[in-house]
Amino acid sequence: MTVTLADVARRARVHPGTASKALNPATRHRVAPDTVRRIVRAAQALGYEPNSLARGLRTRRSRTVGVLIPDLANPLFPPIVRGIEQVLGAADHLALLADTDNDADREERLVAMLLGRRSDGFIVATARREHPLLDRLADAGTPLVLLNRVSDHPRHSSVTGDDAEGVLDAVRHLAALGHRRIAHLAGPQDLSTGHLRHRAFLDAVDRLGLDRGDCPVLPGTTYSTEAGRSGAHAALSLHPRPTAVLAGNDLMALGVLDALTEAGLHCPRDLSVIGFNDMPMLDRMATPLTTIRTPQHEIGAESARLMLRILDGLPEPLHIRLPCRLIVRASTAAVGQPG
Amino acid sequence: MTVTLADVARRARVHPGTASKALNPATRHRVAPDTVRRIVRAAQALGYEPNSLARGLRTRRSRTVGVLIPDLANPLFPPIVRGIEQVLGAADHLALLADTDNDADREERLVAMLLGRRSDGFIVATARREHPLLDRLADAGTPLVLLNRVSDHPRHSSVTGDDAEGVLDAVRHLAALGHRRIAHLAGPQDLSTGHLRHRAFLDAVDRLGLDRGDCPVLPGTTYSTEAGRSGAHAALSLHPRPTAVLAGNDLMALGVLDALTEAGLHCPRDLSVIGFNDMPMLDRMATPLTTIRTPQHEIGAESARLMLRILDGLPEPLHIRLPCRLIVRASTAAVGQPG
DNA sequence: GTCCAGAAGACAAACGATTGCCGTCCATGA
DNA sequence: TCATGGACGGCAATCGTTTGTCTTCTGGAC
Repeated sequence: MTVTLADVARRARVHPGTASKALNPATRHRVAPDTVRRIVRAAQALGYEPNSLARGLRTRRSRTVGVLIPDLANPLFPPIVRGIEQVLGAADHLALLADTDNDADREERLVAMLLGRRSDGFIVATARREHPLLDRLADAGTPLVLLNRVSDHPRHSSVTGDDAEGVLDAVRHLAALGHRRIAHLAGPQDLSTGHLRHRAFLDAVDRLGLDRGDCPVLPGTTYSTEAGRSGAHAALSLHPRPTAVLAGNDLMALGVLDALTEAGLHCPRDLSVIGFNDMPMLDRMATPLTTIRTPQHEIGAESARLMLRILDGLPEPLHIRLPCRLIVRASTAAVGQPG
Repeated sequence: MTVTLADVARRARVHPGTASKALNPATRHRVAPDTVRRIVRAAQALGYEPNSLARGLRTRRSRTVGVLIPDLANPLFPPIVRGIEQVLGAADHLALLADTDNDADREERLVAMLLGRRSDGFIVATARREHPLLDRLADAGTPLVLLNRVSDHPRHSSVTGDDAEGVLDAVRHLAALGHRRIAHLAGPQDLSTGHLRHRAFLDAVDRLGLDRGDCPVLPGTTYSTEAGRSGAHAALSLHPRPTAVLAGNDLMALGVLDALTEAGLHCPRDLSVIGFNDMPMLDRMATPLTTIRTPQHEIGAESARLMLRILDGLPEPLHIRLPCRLIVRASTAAVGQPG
């Protein structure tokens, strides 16, 4: 039914080993040009497609990269995944997507599964700051690229946005609008982004000459609208009440907007809100959200490029940081002014 | 480095073949219970994980299903993909995602790649009504499940929403609001959904006693906001102007809203708009969209279940249709009334 | 005591590619 | 004329499983 290398070899009247060499650009020079032509023609005529299972078994390379993401339904990830797939695909590699659903057990099982399938490496968007599984993988010599996250141990390569720069831009924007009481609804502190943005926020407050006492940080436990909503309720009951909120990410910012509606308040009149990531469709929301745009597609693409280079033996670790940009929309306004 | 079946066998003092039989529930009965225990313990102690490349090579089954989607960044698909992954994962299968980007050449290449990786079957969300590639796959005996689409040749199994029912509900809703001049911005007619919803629209017009002459159908070439926008401009220049539009899908409906804004008109005051699919975040839009909800997660899950059954030898083809539901939001209102 | 059935496990042949090694042949130079 | 060397392509081992067949051994029936 399916055509194998032996079929091609038979048709071209050569030994299968020779056919293999002729079809592989790296070894092609070992075969006479005429013979190569004959073999290539035979392969085309038969519609030969190499069996990657057999190939992978022999070469111990599957040309396959596992991609661990916490939740594909989070609009942040599709553009990233597309970036990964494009780069990987161009290099004739395949991305194996694994949605961990933010569940460590599920992640364990998926990784075992992907390892069984002999993935060459992993691009990991689920990294926590401490992450035993990743350490084990790294110990076993599995190539790893952290995406959007960095590890507390700099041994793992990573590709991220320049969160600190983004946060500084955002706080500067708010300060320029006259805001002095700015709250930060921090993301989970066991994630590097949550931690980093938190620190960057404090840093920005200092650098811009704001008063830390006026700029409270409210910790959230997840990157979700729900966490944003409850965090916002907490922020709204503070005295004095903040006039602006920097959310840990866009979903949390959307939750803040929900909380405002519930409290009968208005954004940006009563509270300016800034998100993080600029996930798709944000510009079409009831209140188009001001946010810090991270180059999602590019982060994905760059992480795939890095993975390919690592698979080719590039010395590690490498840390790539891509610039962010503040996108101003309708959810921020000058203090005390109608939006 | 990696532990193989031979390692396990050595530790348990049996032949590798015996170890294989003991580890496989289906052949376990050929090995004495004590020996099984010994082998299982050895496998656990060593952390044995079977090499699926070798296994697949031998068994000609990769426990892997290719999933062809047109565009992962379209918010419609992530929930579907999650549904697929969940069901497949529970059966210890893996989904290989391939984003065709609506490009037939790219699709060809990806399918060749997936076939090379010996995918056991394909779940296809990119099907056009005429689709030579699919016919070729089917001819070659590759298990196929069409998702969200049906083929004009009923030979291919499929899982879809009950579009006709949804369209009827939508038109009935508009008619109940007093609309008599309802336009349909049809999706691409070479896609079954576009075709089917178009026919269902005409059907609904007839059944609800509306006048076909008052209910024009404007064809769109793609399922995009851009197509919706230009289609809406065309609709708005009609005399008499329609009071309601049923869009081919949600993205087109969003395009209609854009066109309204551009024309200085208001939804729903000047035009009621209905989408299709209820993709995520629609409820948070500037104008929360009335739409027909298709059970996306369930469609994905069901297509995966169907695929697994087909791989187990279920006779084909089977066509599964899942119910839709109209979700009324703020983009529809009674004729001539403010929203 | 002999025979036989059946259980248990060993054995080996695949699956389809890759790759280092080896033989053959021809051309070249001395 | 003969030795040398390079080009070409055949050969066979190998990757890690699975699985049909074969051998061995045990116990029970006669």
